Amino acid sequence: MAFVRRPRGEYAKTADRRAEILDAAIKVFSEAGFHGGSLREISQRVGMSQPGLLHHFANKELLLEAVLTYRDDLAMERIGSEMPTGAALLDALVALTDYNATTPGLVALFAVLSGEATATDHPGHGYFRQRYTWVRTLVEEAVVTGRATGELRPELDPTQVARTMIALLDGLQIQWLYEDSGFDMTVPLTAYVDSLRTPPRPAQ
Amino acid sequence: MAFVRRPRGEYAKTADRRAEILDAAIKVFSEAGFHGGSLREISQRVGMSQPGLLHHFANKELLLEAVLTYRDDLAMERIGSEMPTGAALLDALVALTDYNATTPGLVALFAVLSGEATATDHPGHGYFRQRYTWVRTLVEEAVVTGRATGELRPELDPTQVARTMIALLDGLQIQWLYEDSGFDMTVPLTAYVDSLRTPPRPAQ
DNA sequence: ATTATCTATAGATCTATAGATAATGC
DNA sequence: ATTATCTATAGATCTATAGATAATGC
Repeated sequence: MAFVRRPRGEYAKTADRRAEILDAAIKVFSEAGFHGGSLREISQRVGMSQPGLLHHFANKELLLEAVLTYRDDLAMERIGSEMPTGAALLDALVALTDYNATTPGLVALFAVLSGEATATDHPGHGYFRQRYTWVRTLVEEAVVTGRATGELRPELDPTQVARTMIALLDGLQIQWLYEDSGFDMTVPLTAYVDSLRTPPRPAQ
Repeated sequence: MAFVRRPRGEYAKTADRRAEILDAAIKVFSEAGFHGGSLREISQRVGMSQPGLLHHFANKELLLEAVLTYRDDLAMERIGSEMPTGAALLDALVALTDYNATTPGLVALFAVLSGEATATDHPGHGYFRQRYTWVRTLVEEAVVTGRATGELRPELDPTQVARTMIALLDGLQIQWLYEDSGFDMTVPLTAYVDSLRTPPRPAQ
C-alpha cells in the first residue's frame, strides 16, 4: 500500500487567472457559440497562448462546463442563500431578469448556447436539459405554495404557468438582444406575474 | 452597344436538386448551427461532392440566406395568400405553432439560428432583426384592429402584447425541443390568447 | 518538486478555387 | 454552348500533445 503524496496545490494567482479565462470564454462563446468560438480567440483575450489555456482547462468541453457552472454561481449569488417560495419566487425571477439586463454578455451566452445545445450531441445538452426541468419544478412548486397561501389564483395549473413563465423569460431576452437592449423586459413579465395573483375583492 | 445574349437556363432537375440541398442544409444547420455545420456534411447527405454543392450556392453565407428564405416560403404557404387581422391573426400564430410541432427540424433550425445570429457579425443577423420587427409590427396591428372591433380587451397595450406573444412562441419551442416534443405548445399559447379576448358579459 | 507557461507541430478539419469531364438544352 | 459535377488542392483554421523553460511554494 503506497502513501498518497499530498499535492502542493496551485499558485496564489491561479484562481484569478481561471476567472479571467472564464470571463473571456463567456464573451467568445456568447458571440460565436461553442462551435464557432475558438480556444485561441479566448486565450488571446487574456493574453496567453492557447496551450497555456489548456493547462487550466484540459479541453474545450471542460471549459464549456466550467463556464456554465460559473454562470450559475453568479446567478446564485444574486438570489442569495435561501430560495423564495410562492409568489415571491416569481418576483425573484423578475428581479433576476432586471439584473440580467445589466450583463448583456451573460444574456447572450444563454441565448446562444441554449439554442445550440438543443442538439442531443452538443456538450452542453445535458446541462440545459437538467436546468430546464429543475427551473420548471421550482416554479411549479412555487405555484402550488402560492395557491395554498391564497397569494395566487386557485385555478392555476402549475405546469402550464411554469412553462409560460420560462418561455417569457427566454423569449424576451432574445428579442431584447435583437433590439439592442431597447426595452424593459420586466414590464411584460410583471404584467404576467400580476395576472396570476388573487384579485382584490371587487368594490362593487 | 453589344447584344446581351439570353442565357439558356438551368437543367430541368436543377430546381429539385436545390430543394434537396436546402432540406439537407436545414437539418445540418439545425443540429450544429451555421458555424458548426459544414458544407461537406450537407453535400454528403445529398450524395454529392462539396464543390458540387458550391455550384448551386456560391458560398456558405448565400446558402444560409437561401435556407432562411426557403423556411419563410414554407411558413407563408401555411398561412395562405392573405394575412388574417385582429384576433384571427393571433389564432393563426397558434395554428402555425401546431403545424411547427409536425416539423421539429424547422423548429430546431429557428431555435439554433435565432440564438447564434444574436451576434451582430453573424450572417443571419440582419435577417432575424428584420423578421422580429416585422412580426412585432404585425401583431401590434392585429391588437389595434382587435380592440377596434371589440374582439380584444380595450385596455391592451399593442407593443407589450406583441412582445409577450412572440416571447411565448420562441420560448415554448426551446422547452419543447428539450422535452423531446413532449407537450402541447398550443395549450399555454391558447390560454394567453384567450386572456386577451373581451370577456362575455357576466351573468350576475 | 511542482505548477505555469511557451514554442513547435501533428493531424484533422473547413471553405473556396482551378481545371477537367460528363450531361443537358436549344 | 452551357450547365452540372468531379478530383485535386491551396490556404487557413482548429484542437490537442510533446517537450522545454520560467516561476512559485513548501
